[in-house]
Parts: sequence; C-alpha cells; structure tokens
Amino acid sequence: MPELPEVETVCRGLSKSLLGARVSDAFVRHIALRKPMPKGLESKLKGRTIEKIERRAKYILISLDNRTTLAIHLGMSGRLVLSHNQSSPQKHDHIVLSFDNGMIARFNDPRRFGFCDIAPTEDLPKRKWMTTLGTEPLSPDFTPKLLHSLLKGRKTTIKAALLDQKLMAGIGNIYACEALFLAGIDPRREARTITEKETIKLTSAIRSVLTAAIKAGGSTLRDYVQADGKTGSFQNHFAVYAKEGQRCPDCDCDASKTKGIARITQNGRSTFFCAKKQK
DNA sequence: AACAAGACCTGCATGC
DNA sequence: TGCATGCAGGTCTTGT
Repeated sequence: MPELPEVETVCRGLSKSLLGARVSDAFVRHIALRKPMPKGLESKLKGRTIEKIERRAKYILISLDNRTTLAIHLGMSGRLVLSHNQSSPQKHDHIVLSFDNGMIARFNDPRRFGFCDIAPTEDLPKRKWMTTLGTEPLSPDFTPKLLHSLLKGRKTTIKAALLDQKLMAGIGNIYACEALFLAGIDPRREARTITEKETIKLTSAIRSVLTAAIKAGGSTLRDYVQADGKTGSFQNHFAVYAKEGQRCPDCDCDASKTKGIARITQNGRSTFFCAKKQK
C-alpha cells in the first residue's frame, strides 16, 4: 500500500500531535510481521518522549528521547492512526501507544507484511534494511545524471528498475506507473535504453507525481488512511493506475487500435499504461 | 551480480 | 448461501 507519499503524509500527521508527547502506556502484540516484533518493545517505549518523526524511503522513523529510534514499515495493508479513543486492542492491532496528552496511536496491519524495529539511533544506518536503500527521489541528489547512471547496463524493464528500492527508495507500483505515463515512456523498455534526454523527463515526472500525491494526502485504494483517519485523494487524479480499458487523458487512444489504458503483468505486478502515448 | 519467481499474509470482489 | 479463484499499495529469499 503505502508508498512514499502515503508514508510522508502519515509522518506529517503524526508529528502534529505527537512531538513532545510521552508514552504513558504501550501494548505490543507479539505476533510476527515480516520479521518478529522486537523483544521487550513495550518497556523500550514506555516513558519515552517523542522528539522527531521523519521518513526514509517507506519507513517511518520515530526518534525517542533516549537516543533510540522506532522504525515502522506499513507493508501493504498497514495503518498508523491517531485517536482519542481508549479501547482494548482491535483485530490486527500490533502496537497501541497511549500518550500523556490523551492521544492513542495504533499500528494496525491485517496482512502482516509490515515491519517494526527499534535501535540506538546511531546504529540505525547499520541495520540491514537501511543499508540497502537507494536515493530519495525528492532529494536534490536525484538528478537526471544520477538516474541515468543507475539505469546504465540494466537489462530489466524500466518499470522494475523504478520499483527497485536499492536504486531509488520510495516509489511503489502506483507511482511507477503514473511517472512513466507522465514521462511518456513505455514500461516494457529495458532500463539501459532510456536516453539522457528521457531521464530528464523521467526525474521530473517522478518528482511531480510524488509531490502532487503528497499534496493530496496520498492515494487510498482500500486500507490506507492518514494519521487522522481520513482517506487520501490522489486516487482521483490517477492517469493510468487501475484504469484498464479507460481512455488515456492525453490522447485519442480509445479510438485507436490500442483501445485505451492497457494492463499487463510485469514481475508479478500489474502495470497500467497507454501504448499510444508511452514509447 | 543481476534478474525473475515464489513466498509471506488477510480480506475482498467475482463467478459458479 | 457457500466455495473456489484471483487480486491487492511490499519486500525478502531462493534459484538460475
């Protein structure tokens, strides 16, 4: 589910209510997500004050006042929602934190593809899941030149390359499809065939789709909600994602032999694109 | 090393 | 109504 814009939105929402708040009570359901829950997590959280909440790739990083950081990944179906309602943990709640300011934060993840880690902040960059993460696509480092060098020699498709978190971190299936559409690039192309000129278009497409999605509070398909429980709205602005058979917003493909937005499977995942516009 | 496929889970929509 | 099938925003592991 949550890709970079959704995780960014959640981080901003959590920051509004939780900075400076102290954990008065912590519930952890010790059932394995992608990895087992850290041992003794409850006692590591209880009594701590939240100093900073930020995002790296699709990870939420919550800095505590004892120089430790709690990292949470939402997987496909995860939510991290704030409320004032004190109630016993619901189905698929994995972490419930009560704060001294009256807020309750719940990390709920039905599919359990999520992930949770806690470590001294200075050790964080050494965690295995952290060391493999590539460049942030919204950082100034993400230039056409860098993208071109990342794609160099790669025989995999450009779509698969955009999803490769080792190359650039944070893009998921929705925004890979949308960015390729904006850039006018066929998702089936080999990554190494993308020209320098095309990387200019592609970096700019990636930036603009991610930025617009953050502005819209992310995309809600089914599970994702913001920290305040509201849905995102960027799904209303999709050009191609989940629009199989519909007309391309940019051309008259509907009337052509391509018959609108196509859906194909690449590396086991759906890709949506317009074969007329994207070359 | 790079790449593709399978595995990990639950829930929901669809079709019989 | 029940049951089987396929599909979903991600990443890790395995095998070629």
